[in-house]
Amino acid sequence: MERELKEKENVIQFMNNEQKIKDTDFSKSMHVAKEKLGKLEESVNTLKAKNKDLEEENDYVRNLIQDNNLLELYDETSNQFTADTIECVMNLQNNNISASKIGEVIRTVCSLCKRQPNRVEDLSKKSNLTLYSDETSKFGKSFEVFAVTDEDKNSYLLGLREMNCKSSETVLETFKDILQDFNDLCDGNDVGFKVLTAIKNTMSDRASTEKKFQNLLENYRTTILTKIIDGWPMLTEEERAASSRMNNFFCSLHLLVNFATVCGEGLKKFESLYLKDHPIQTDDESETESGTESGTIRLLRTSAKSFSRGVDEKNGVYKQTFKPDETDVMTIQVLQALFSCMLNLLDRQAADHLPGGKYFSKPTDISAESKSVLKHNKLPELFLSREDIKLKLEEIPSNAEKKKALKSQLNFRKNVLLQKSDKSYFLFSSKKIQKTIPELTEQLCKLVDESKSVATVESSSSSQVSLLVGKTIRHKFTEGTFIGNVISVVPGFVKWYNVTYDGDPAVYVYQLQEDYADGNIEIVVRWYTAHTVAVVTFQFN
DNA sequence: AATCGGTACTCACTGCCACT
DNA sequence: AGTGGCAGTGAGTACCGATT
Repeated sequence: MERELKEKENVIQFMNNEQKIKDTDFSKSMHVAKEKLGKLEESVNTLKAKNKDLEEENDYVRNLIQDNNLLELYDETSNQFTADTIECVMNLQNNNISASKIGEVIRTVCSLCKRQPNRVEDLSKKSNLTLYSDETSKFGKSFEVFAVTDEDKNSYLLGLREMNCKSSETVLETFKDILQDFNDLCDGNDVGFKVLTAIKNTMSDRASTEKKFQNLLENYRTTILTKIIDGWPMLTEEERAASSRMNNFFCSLHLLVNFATVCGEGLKKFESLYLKDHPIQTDDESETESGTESGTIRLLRTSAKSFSRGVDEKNGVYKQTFKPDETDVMTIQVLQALFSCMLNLLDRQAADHLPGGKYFSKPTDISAESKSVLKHNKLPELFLSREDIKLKLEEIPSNAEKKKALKSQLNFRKNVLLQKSDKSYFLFSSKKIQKTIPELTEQLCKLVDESKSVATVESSSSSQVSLLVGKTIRHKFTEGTFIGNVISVVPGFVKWYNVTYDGDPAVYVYQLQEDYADGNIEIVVRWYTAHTVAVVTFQFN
C-alpha cells in the first residue's frame, strides 16, 4: 500500500516535471508568437500610414486637376486681373486684334485647352465708386493713372495712359477714351458710361489740374446721366442735383507731408527772427545763414543720426531725458509758431472739413456715398510701380540679363530689406524647374505692392478714442472756470466723458465735444498753467 | 501779366558700404 | 586705401490753374 502510494507520488512528480517543461515550452512559443504579432502590427501601422499619405496625395492631385481646369484670369483675393491676363490682352492688342474681340479670342483659346476662364467682375453694376487719379511724368512723358475702389475697398485699375500734355482737358479726354474702350469692349451696353455714373467720389492730390479735372468730370458725368438714366426729365430739380453731385476728397498723406514742409518754413522764419534779437557770437560767418533748411530741422536730422537706434548703431546714445529746463519758454513759443503755420495750412487744405466747409456737419448721405473712399491716393502709385518695373525691364536687351536683374531685386528684398512675405515669392525655381521671366516679374511686383501697401482697413478703435482723453482741460461753466482731467470715454457712450476737477474727488460726466465746439473748453498744458509763463504771441503774415 | 500754391521730376552732392 | 554703387537729401525747374 505504502509502496503503491510512493509510486503514485513518483508518477505525479514525474508528471509535474513534465508539465513544467511543457509550460516553459508553451511560454517560450507564446513569447515568439507575441513578438511576431508585434511585428505584424507594426507593419500594419506603417501600411496604414502609407495608405493615408497616398489618399491625401490623391486628393491633392485631384484638387490640382480641378483647379487647373479653371484658368485664373482674375485674382479673387486681390480683386485684380492677374498680370498675365493684362499682358495677354496687351499682346493681343499689339497683334491688331480689336478690343471688342479680345474676350472672344480668350474664350476660344481656353476651350481649345479645355480650360475655363474664371469670372470677371462687373464694375458697372456697383455703385458709390471712388475714382483715384494721379499724374506722373517720366523722361518727359506724362502718364495718368485711373483706379477705382468699391464699397468693400477692393481696387481696380481702369487705365494707365500716356498723355501728350498734362492739362485738365487732356486728362478728361484720356478718361473718356478709357470709358469708350469699355463701351466698345462690351458691345453697345454703354458699360463705360455706367461705370462713370457709378462713380460718386474722387480722390486725388491737390494739383490744380486735378481740381479742374474734377469739375470737368462732374459736368461730363451730368451730361452722361441725362442720357443713361431713363426718365431724367421727369426728375425733380433736387433729385437731379443729388445724383449729379460728386464728392471730392484729397489725399491726406499729402497733407501730412505739407505739414512737415510748412513747419520747416515756420522754423526757419522763427530762427531768423530770433537771431535778429540774439545774434550768435561766432568767428565763422558762413555758419549763420546757410541753405534754405531751418537749423532746427538740420539739428534734428543730425541728432537723429547720432541718437536713434538703428539709424547709426555706432553712435547710439539711447538714453533720453525729458525734464523742465530754461528752454521750455522758447519751446512754447516755437510750438505756437508751428501751430499757427499748421493752422494756416489747414485753413487752406482742409477747409471742407472745418467749420463752414461742406463736410463739417458730416451729412449722413455723404458718409454713405463715400464708403468706398480710402484715406490716401497711393493706389495709382501702386499700379504705376508695376508699370515702372515692366518698362525698366523692357530696356534690358537680353533675357539672361533680365533674369539677373530680377533675381538681384528679389535677393535684395529678401536679404537686405528682410521683407516678410510669402516665401515662395523669393524662390527662383519651383520643383527644380527654373521660373520664367513673367513669373519672376510677377513675384517682384507682388513684393513691391506689399511693401507699399498700408493697412487700408481703418482701425475703428483708434479713431474712436477721442483726442480729449488724458488731457487737462480748462472748463468754463456759468459758475466759473475749472481745471480738470479727462479720464476716459464712458463705455458705450462715445460722446460722454468722465472728468475729475481739481480739489474735487467726484467724477463728473459731460458731453465735452459740444462744450469744446462752443468754445467753453480749452486744452491746457499742466506745466504751462502752473508756471504762468508770459506767452509771446507769434504770428506769420 | 505777375504771382501764388501745388505736384512731380531731375540733378548734384554726400555718406555709407562692399569689393578689389 | 581706393573705388564704385546706392540711397537719401536739397535745390532747381517745369508745368498747371487760380487769383491779383
